Amino acid sequence: MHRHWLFKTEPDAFSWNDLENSPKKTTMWDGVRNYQARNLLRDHIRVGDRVLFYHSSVSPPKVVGTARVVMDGYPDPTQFDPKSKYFDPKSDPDNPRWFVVDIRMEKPLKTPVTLPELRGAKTLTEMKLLKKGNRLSVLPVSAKEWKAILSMGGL
DNA sequence: GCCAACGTTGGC
DNA sequence: GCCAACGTTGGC
Repeated sequence: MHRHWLFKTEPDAFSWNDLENSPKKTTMWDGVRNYQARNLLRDHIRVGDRVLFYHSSVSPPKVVGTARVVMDGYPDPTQFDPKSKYFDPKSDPDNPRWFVVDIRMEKPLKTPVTLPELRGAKTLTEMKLLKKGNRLSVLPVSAKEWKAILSMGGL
């Protein structure tokens, strides 16, 4: 039984179009530096799980497509790279602090689903993304929410 | 650009 | 272990 997640990204940093242009339309989801999100990447997100790709910090924020997890969690190499903006000198290679998964583009929504639309959907009132104060960049999505959002997006 | 709502750090 | 100060996220 595969599960569902939502990954946020600022399109200025990495967009749906960037994913499309990546080799094999696949990318390493690097740079997550939050422990709750790390725990999900390391311990809970598995190959075959499905991902809603969400553009944040744009107007309006929106879900633009779906992706598939194609590699289980493994240590984020950028934490050990002094030239990377994600370098973490306190991370021990024998006990890495930060993890990534790989995702591959699946399908764009026929029409992106905006944050106001999500807020307006009666079936989505419990969605974690919509909870006040939520700042996680990796969030669980229920099967019901997944279906509803794809339907709103014309899939 | 503002600022609420976080999460993290470090002194004690 | 507490919590003030600070930094970040992300909607608006």
